[in-house]
Amino acid sequence: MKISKAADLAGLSVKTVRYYSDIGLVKPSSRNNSGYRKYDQSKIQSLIFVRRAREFGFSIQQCRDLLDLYEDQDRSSAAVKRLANSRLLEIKKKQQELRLLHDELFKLIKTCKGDEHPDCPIISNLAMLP
Amino acid sequence: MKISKAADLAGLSVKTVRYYSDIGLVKPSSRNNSGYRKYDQSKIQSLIFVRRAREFGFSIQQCRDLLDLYEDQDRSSAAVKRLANSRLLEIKKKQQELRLLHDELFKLIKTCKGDEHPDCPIISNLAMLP
DNA sequence: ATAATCTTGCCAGTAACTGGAAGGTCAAGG
DNA sequence: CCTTGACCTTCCAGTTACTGGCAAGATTAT
Repeated sequence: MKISKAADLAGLSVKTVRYYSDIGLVKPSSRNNSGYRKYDQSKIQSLIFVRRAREFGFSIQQCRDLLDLYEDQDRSSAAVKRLANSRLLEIKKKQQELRLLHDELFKLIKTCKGDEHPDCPIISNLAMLP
Repeated sequence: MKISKAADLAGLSVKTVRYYSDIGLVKPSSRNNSGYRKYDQSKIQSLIFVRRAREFGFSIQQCRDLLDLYEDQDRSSAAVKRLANSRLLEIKKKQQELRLLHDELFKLIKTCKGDEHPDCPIISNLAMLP
């Protein structure tokens, strides 16, 4: 299967699949005589796996680690769970940050009249004026 | 005031202040004979303003727009509020994404035994197996 | 005078792609 | 048989907002 079919089936762009090939994340199963990348069913599966992991926000490196576990029939589910938990922690941390940002910004916006006058608590706050 | 003092007062790194100078976000008020950047009090204020805006997650372009309003004595608070609201929307959108990710990942993790066996609902889900 | 500390500009690297250019390959139609 | 168009290849550049490193020049301290 050539790259565009593989990309289609995996739900990725050709560019992305080629990129994954370049960085050695998911290499094509072979190349034909003229250098075209060929993907077999198992490589399509790997591409799908990576796409899903990326959708969960796993970094490329984390995807590498997950992929290793995916391909390792002797993995322990504990190892997978560890990775997933560390991603969950990242998410929670980001959520906490966003909560703080949201609340502070929301408060500021509430107190801003939003009219034609220049006085603006948002500006004052950003400028750290009294 | 030279760059390292300015950076200190603004709570930024020298590198960052120089970067802001390079991209024309906050230019030094002048240069001395040997080309050293000089920052006066109002430029320090601008740097602080940008730092705060960045802490709120405003992009550099948004900081540019905010800075324009900050420096415009004839601004309308409505214009500021518009920018702040668009940032608030971005935050909310991100929060929504993270909520979905969190919940889905959390569910997966809960169902994973996390033992020495290879069977793992996390892997199965990522691979989109039945 | 000299050593230590600044400062300058410039180039490269980060993450994870995306876009584009220049050129090779292949199936279908005239 | 040849050409057209769709596909494929590699390579380079750009994205965001910095950060690190280098060599050379300026300033400050001893």
